[in-house]
This record gives sequence, C-alpha cells and structure tokens, in this order.
Amino acid sequence: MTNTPFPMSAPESQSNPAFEAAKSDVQRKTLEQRGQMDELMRLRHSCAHILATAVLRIWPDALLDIGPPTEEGFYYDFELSHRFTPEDFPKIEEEMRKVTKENQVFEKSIKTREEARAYFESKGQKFKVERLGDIPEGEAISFFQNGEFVDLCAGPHVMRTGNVKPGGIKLLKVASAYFRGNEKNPQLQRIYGTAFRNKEELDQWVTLQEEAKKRDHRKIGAEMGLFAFDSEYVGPGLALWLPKGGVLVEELEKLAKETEFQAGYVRVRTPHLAKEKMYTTSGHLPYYAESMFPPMEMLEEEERKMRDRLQERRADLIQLWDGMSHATSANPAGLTVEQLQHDIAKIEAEITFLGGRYYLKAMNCPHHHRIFAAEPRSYRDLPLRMAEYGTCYRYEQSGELFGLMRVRAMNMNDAHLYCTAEQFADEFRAVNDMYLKYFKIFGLDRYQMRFSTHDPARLGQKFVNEPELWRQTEDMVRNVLIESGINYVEVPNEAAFYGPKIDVQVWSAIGREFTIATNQVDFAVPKRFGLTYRDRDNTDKTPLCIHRAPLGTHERFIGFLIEHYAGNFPLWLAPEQVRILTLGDEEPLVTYAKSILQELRSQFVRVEGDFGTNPIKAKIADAEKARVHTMLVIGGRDLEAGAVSVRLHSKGPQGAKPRAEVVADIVASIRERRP
RNA sequence: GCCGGUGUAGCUCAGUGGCAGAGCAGCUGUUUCGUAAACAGCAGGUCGUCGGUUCGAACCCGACCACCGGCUCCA
Repeated sequence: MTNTPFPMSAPESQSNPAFEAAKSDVQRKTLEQRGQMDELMRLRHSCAHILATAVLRIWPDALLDIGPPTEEGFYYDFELSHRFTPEDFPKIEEEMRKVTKENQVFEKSIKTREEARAYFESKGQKFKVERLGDIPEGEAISFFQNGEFVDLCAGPHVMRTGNVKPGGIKLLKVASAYFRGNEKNPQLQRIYGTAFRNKEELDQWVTLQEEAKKRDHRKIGAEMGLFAFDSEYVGPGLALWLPKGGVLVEELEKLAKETEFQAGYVRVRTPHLAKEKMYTTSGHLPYYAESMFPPMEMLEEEERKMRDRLQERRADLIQLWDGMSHATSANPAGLTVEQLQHDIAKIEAEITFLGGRYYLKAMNCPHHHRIFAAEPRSYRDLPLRMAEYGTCYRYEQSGELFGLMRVRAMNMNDAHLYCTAEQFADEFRAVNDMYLKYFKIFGLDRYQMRFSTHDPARLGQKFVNEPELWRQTEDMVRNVLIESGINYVEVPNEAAFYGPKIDVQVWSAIGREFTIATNQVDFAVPKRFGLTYRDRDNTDKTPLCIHRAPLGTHERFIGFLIEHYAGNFPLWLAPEQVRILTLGDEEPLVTYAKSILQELRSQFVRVEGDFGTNPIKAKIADAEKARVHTMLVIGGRDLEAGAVSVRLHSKGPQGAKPRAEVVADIVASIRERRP
C-alpha cells in the first residue's frame, strides 16, 4: 500500500445540537463550553431548576439527579415513591409559576468538595453525592441557589426566576430513565418540559408539534395503506408490505440495483438461515446471540443429548487449554497441548457432523463470505462487489420496536466489497459518492456521518490487534470524508471490533434522528473464514472487506421517507402515480378516459381510473386524501379538445393541456426520478 | 428487557356497574356533476386475551399479550 501523506490534525467536527445533547451525559462539557450556552438554553436550564423547586415543595422527600436543557426543552430526573402522572402537571406547573412570580435570584457559590459532600449527605441526596465524583479534581464545585432550592450546578442561568415568563412553560411527559443511562442502575422518573421566551413562541411550537404528529410514518402508513403489522398471527416487529407500500419497496430496489450495476457490483442470493458453525466462525456467537432469534433445533432427543455431552467435554478441554497457555508442562489430566488441540478438533468435527442447529441470519456478511470461498479467487477478481437485498432477522427487545423504524425482519440494501489494501481508498470513495448521489435524489440536506474509530490503548481487547491496518484505513476514511466536504463527526472508541465504521444519521422532517445507513471496514472476519486470494507474487492473501448499506433497510428507509415527504412522494415513487377522473360515467367520455389509462399503463405508469357517477368534487376529495400524485380530470371540453385537465396533489389545478404532452411529461418525470 | 400509559366497528372516538353507540370508510340503490366530500338505506363488535369480584362487568381487581411515551440497545 502506498503511504500517501494524510493531514495529521483532527478535522473540525461540525457539531449538531441533537448529537451534542445526546452525548452530554457521557462527555462532560467544560465550564467554558457551558458558558457559551445560548439564551434559550439558559432559560431552559433555569426552568429545570424551577421544576425541581416546585417538585420539592410538593414532595419534599424527592431525590434529585440532574436537570439539563435539551434541544426540545429540559428535563429533571427524580427518585420518588409517588408515581408522577400527567394529572400532576397542572399542580406542578402552578407551583412553577409561583416560583417565577417570587422572582428569586439565581445565586452562584463555590464550595469545597468536602462541604458539598457534607451538604448532600445531610439531605440524603445520594445521587448528587455520586455526581460529585464526576467533577474532575481541580475544577470548581459550583452551586446555584434560587429561593430555598440549592443545586450542584455549573450554570449558567438567567438572572432571576422572574426572567422566565409563566406562560412560556409547559410540562410535556413523564418517562423513566436509568441513573447515568445504565440499565443496571436504579430507574428514575423523568419529567420532560419545554420553555420559550413567551407564550406566543410556546404556542407556535405546540402547533408545530401537532403538525409533526400528522407526519408520523405509522399514521400515514395506515392512511395510505402502505404497510401493516399483525402481531397476533405474524408477530410483533414483522412488517407486512401492502400493495401500495410494496411499490415503494420495488422502486427503491430498482434504484439500488441500477446504481449498483453501474458501479460494477454483481448480485447474489443467499438463504435466510445457516448452521450454527457459520456464527461461531464469524464470531457473532455468543456475543450477538441475544440479538438473534433462538436457534431451530433439528436433532432428535438422543442426538441432542450426545451433542450436549460433546459440548460439555469441549468446554472442559478448552478450559484446560486456557489454563496451560503459559505453561509448557502437561496439565493435571496429563495431556500435552498437541493432544488437547487434537481432541478439541475431533470433538468439534463430531459436533459439526451432528449439525442440528440453524439460526435465522442477523446479517448477510457470513453468507457472502462463503460465496467468496466457494470459488478460487485471484487478485484479478478484485475488487469483488457482492450485492444482495438480503433479509435479516434480529430479535430486538420488545420495548425497542418502533413502527417501521425498528423491526425484527428487515431487507438490507447490502453489499460486501472485497478488495486489496491498495484498492481500498478508491472503493471507499466510490461508496461515499453513492451516498451523496442518494442524498441528492431524495433531497436530503440534513444528515451527518458518524465516523467511529478505535482506541489504540484497547488493541487486542475491544479491537483486533492490527495497529497498522487500523491506522491506514482510518486515515484513508478520514481523508475521503474531508476531500468530499461531507458533514461528519469523529467518535473515538466506537468502531466495530473488526474495523472503523461510518454511520449515516438523518433527521426526519419531524425531528426524529435515525441511523439510516452504515459503512464498515472489516479486516478481521474474512480472516476468521480463511478467505484468501492468490496475489501476483503467487502467495495467498486475505482480502479487506467493506460492508456498506447506503439505503440501510427498506423498512427504516421507507419509514424515514414517509416522514420526509409527509406521504407526498415524488411522482417516480408515488404508489398511485396518476388517477383519471371523469365528469360522470357517460359515453364517449369514459372510452376516451380509458384510452388514456391504457396508454399510460402501457408505459408502465401506475394509473387508476375513477369513472363512476360520483360528483367530481367527491372524486377529487378521494384522490387528494389518497395522496395521488397527478389527477387527470376529463370532461366534455377535454374530450373535444383532445386534452386533459391536470391537477397535482396539494398543488391544485394546473389547467388543460394536450393529451400527448401530458403523457410524455409524466413518463419523463418518472424515468428521470425528478424530485 | 426496564419504568409509566393505553387497548370499544377498517379508521377517529363517545360510553365509569344494568339493552353496544356516533361520524367517516364499506355495500346497495338513487343522483350525471368542471377541481377537497350529493342523498337514502343496509351491514358491521366475544368491548385485546384469560381468570376473579358481583344477581349483573366494556366499566372494578389480577395475570398475560399488544401498542404508545421514554430508558437501554440499534439498520
């Protein structure tokens, strides 16, 4: 590999507020960073204190955790035997308004660590005592007090509680959150609220939220008949694509197949399950087993007992082996290392012979690796770009399921690019260009790439011990990102164990953030499968593998698109592209309308006709509700002129145009995938 | 998985211990019309499931299931 010089300085990450907020609990902001909190954030931060003040007045034994501002507003976490419900909100809000009217000063003070600890211990505020430990030695321990309420807090705040306008505050919901976000810690009750400078701005925001709710993909999906869930017969998290949603799936797949064909990909097809050995070899078992559906057991009773005995024996031998890894002498059982290895291999062969366990695949890579292994490979075959719309199954925890965005069966726009180290940068750049192409087609301007890198201190533990490959691939990835001017942040220590990765985050129109695509470098798993190609020098080498899924999964991507477009898809994607509406059902009008329908359909336009007796107003209302992209209204005037009257969904009538012109325009718009 | 909430017709919802309801959608008629809803009739439900309390349960209690809001995890 040629060692091109790379910029040494870390790129300036273009920060995103949502992302920063999400990290805030993990990475402490410096005092300086906090000082830069803007006016609205300061206001919300103070509101969190006012909320805690009010809660303590009503429930004096509430234990406090933290109360930061967020992009949406603020929250405060409490531990309390009373369960908060929305019915408590008016009472709490009333008390908060009182606090603002008391116009208390937010007073800052500095305490020593011992004073602070003594103070919170005297109050029994155990979470606060723990939080004290987060503050690095040498950093000032500051407190803010308003009225009777004292909190460990770096600030900053507004000057007085009176700066918060009572009409600008609203409590939103009560939820739960683990202390420090760790599920092993106690669960606290979190009260979410929001605050604005005044009532008008708050009302505006509330209206916006109501609008956003209408864009929820679950709601629009049901309205438009795109998909359904049947948790009773099919199962939770298993989406059924209805005919209209099936159109979206087909169109996306067509787009991806065309794009990938032009980029030199080949397509493969693999089964939805594989034997246990696949996942012990790939390394996904046992670490990933919790996310996989439980295995299908194919053994008879007796065989299963035998397999269990063999597995026990194997575990014992492996334990012996581990115990003697540093010793040259024989173990207590009197076996040498060679004997042990031999015995283990023999048992594994017997277990494999028994077979018996199949797993639904949670990822496509192992199958693709076996396709790579199915034929001898030469360096001349590389790069080999193997694509598949593979269906994967992941047993997501029940609480994680969320409409189409989080499901248990998913179709991935997957591909694995096998290449040499020399080819890596070009391949990676091409993948990157593909992302940008898609962003353009879908008019995505709000996105961010998360570039996850390794921590050199944890090589051999969390990350495979290939320091040179890590360095090279990370440098190349970083370089491509900088060159392309893409909006990205670098996240240290979050790479996969087998290589650095990029996740593409997007924000749907209603502000939900999703990881839609992923792009991972893998220089470990091909080795585990013993994949090699014959190089120029006649030696066998292990290929690098790039795992990429620019459209992520159909499920999540379409869920995202529904919210992105609010169901108003561009013509090429629209499930029903054109509907022809006649004024009445009389001849020769209907014959004329049918001939237009036939012409469009012969050009593969998804067109329907509404030739019944309903009044035209009613037909239009139906079509608008169904979000039909283009309506062609046909009356006597159009028939005489050989014209059609065009109406576009949510854009209204566009006037009468010659039939041939309209047909040609529709066909061209679809072919060009106009936005 | 954890915490909290919810579950009544295809959809949106009313019904808080005494006969299961409305609007929209659907079906059948009538209506023949120029850009967001013509009229009438009909049909539609084991009130999430199972158990308990009660003379009597959609309603009260319990368990389970599913969904919703979060946490954790993630494409």
